[in-house]
Amino acid sequence: MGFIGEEFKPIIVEKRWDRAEESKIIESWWSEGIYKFNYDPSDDRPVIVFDTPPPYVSGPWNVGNLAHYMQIDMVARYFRMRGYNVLLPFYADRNGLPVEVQVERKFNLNIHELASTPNGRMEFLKLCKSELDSVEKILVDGLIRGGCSFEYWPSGTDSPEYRRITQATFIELFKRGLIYEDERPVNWCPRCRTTLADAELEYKSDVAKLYYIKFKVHETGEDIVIATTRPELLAACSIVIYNPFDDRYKRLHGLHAVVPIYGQIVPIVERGEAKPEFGTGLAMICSYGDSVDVKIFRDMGLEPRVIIDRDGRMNEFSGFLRGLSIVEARMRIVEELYSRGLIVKVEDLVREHPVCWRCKTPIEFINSKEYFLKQLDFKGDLKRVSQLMIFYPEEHRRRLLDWIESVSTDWPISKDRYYATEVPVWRCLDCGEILLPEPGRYYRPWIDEPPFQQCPKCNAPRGRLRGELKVLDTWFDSSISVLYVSKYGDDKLFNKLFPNTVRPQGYDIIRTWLYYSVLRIYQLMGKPAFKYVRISGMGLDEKGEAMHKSKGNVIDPEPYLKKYGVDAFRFWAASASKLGSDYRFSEQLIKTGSLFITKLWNISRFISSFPRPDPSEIELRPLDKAMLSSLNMLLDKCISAYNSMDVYTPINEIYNFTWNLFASHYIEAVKSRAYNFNGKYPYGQQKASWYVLHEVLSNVLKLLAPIMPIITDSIWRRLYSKRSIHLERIDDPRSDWRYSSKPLELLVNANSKIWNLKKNLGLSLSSPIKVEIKFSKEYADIIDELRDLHKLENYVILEYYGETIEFHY
RNA sequence: GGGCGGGUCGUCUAGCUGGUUAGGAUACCGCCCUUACACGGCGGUGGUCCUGGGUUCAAAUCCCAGCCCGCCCA
Repeated sequence: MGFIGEEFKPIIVEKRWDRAEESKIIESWWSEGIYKFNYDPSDDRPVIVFDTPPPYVSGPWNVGNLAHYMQIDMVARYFRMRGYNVLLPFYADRNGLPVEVQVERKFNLNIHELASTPNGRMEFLKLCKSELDSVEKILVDGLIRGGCSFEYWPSGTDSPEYRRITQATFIELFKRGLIYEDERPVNWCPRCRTTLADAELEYKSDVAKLYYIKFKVHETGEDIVIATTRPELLAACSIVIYNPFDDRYKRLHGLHAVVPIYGQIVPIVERGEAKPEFGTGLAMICSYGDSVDVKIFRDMGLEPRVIIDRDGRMNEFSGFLRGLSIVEARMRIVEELYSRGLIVKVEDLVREHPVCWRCKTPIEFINSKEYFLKQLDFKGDLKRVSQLMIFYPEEHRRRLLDWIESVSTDWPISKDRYYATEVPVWRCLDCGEILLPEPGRYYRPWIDEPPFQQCPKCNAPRGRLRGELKVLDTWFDSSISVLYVSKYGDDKLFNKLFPNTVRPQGYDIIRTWLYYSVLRIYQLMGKPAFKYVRISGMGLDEKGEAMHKSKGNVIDPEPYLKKYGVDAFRFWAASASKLGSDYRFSEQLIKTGSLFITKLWNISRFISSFPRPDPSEIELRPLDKAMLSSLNMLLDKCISAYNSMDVYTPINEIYNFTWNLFASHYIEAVKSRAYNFNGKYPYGQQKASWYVLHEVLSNVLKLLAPIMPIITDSIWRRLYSKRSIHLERIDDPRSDWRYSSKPLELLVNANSKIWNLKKNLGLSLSSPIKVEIKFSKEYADIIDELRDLHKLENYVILEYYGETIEFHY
């Protein structure tokens, strides 16, 4: 009876975990290299590849986006602990407009002027690059600070490695006829001087003036009145419409209208687009006032008369308005109309109009020559492959399908910007032939020598070949991120990585990043882009509002990381909401997380007093078996949730199990047996309690390690191994632990009743109970534990079964 | 105007493939330093499960209508 009366000294001495250890543990992970992906294709572990969202390099993390990357890290850590070879890269999205705007402001320069020469353009790109480099460092440091295990790739979306893949896909798709050049009305931001895809439009509501303007009917000379918010477009008016069910205007059928001021004579036609209740029911159709105009011009094959130039100014076709901005032109023409007595009345009109997502400038429709990627032909296929990917949670698949359904034009993929991947095209000035270089290199046609000796079509000399100045839409780059992370170009590795990809992202970019990725990968590979799609909600502030710099409600994570610790912050990141729903910032939950750290520490401290016995020398009591059985159920729940890339369920289950079942009931009930100071229990039963305590603790630590990697590793290395917990395996539930969990349920029930009794009798929890207590027969299994825990002095086990506990005063 | 999501104790959030005393966190009120933990333990107050119909033996859960909020799109 060697342990009777023995002093038990805990290995863990301190009452509280010292957070100073945090940074040491994080450093050890990197110095030990425990998160390295094994790129050797002969490694036979299953592979999982995360197509991590490359964040745009525009500033430090806020609590919302940091939490999202932490969640991705948690899922990746889980798969590592299940024996997967996990590729979790991190690199930055650096292409596109925002940095250009930032540099433009910072150095107060005019981009379009500066970039009009190759040298100026080069200088501008250098400024952008150094701006991006400094911010990217902050992002990378932030992830490491947050205990994340991403493998940092310094080559972002602006690297030659990435851009050559983007260009190779352009060249391939162009050759296959999926990319074409066309001049057509496009969404145009006059401020950014660039084309916008439909996905890049936002809608803003404001009050506009609705002008009622007199036109004349050419044939009869009678006055008709047309309402419009865009009088400056009169010069571009090509027809006048009314609704076919609008009896007021049937008489105008086949007649013509004379446009005031400009005098052009235009047909009056019936069109369903005309709303009888809007204005007078008559509307003028111009090239181009809005998307309805664009549609009618296209449907009727009308010749557009474009009167707004690419800077948003009126051109020579607008006559006396020439050179004015759109707003100035509107004021000027309204004056003119008034002076001629042509304005009948003016109303205020609340309407929604499209604006540029980046700078909020109202967009115009102008004719522009751009490259387009075919997408209308693929809608059916895209819907089909969208059904082949596994969505977590399932309901967000709907958003993708709805967007595919609503796509109505091909995708304009070229832009007149600079910090982006160049369109890899040269053009023969003599015969107009478009020349595509060999894929595999990164091309900058605006400065590179043409990679051709002469024009292959007309033999014009090299000097007659001109490089394209346009660049590609940044979604054209980011939509092939999955190829980049899967090592496209290295066939052996690619074939292993590409079929096992996860796309983690927020639901806000389903219509852009997810949709474009599915489109591009289908066109290139003929397959669904991903095996799994994990869609998370939006990070919101404590009031439930989106965080915006302009709103001033952006929350910096650093003060909270400092005050409560990384694991506490990650506790919030995991438990703030279930997968797919928006998650609110909550300092309260971070606090709860930090309390949980202390709780775990103290549970471990208690258990660290006892050695971990060999299973062969233990004699399990019914309560021990029930505890192991409950642990089995926890393993089962957590593993299946983690497999669905959900961290919400595991953190809640683990928290509840550890605190409210294991600590409050099991540990309390076996304390006296674990110490066994008076030798009441056989040695095998004493050891059984130690065994169960260690089994539960070690399994809980492992289950929790993906979410709270620091505290779990800290405890693990003290108690169980010199090696990091993150190199351990999370085990499947054990078939030999499928016991009845009933004794534990009875314990919880009895504890609650007896604690209540003590309270009603005014007894402290530590004082003995002299009241006679009768238990039904089930309780016989745990009666020793109950006796010790509550200091029962007078109890009886009844002969019958049932869940009875009776008190006899 | 259309689509999607949501409306559950003061606050935040589970449950919603129908049967739970509607769970948890936090806040609040009592009591307790019980040998891992007072950054703890125990007990308690607190809910028209948005409204109104319907299906059912039974609805927070399914169906219909309406109201409100959010997002996305016209």
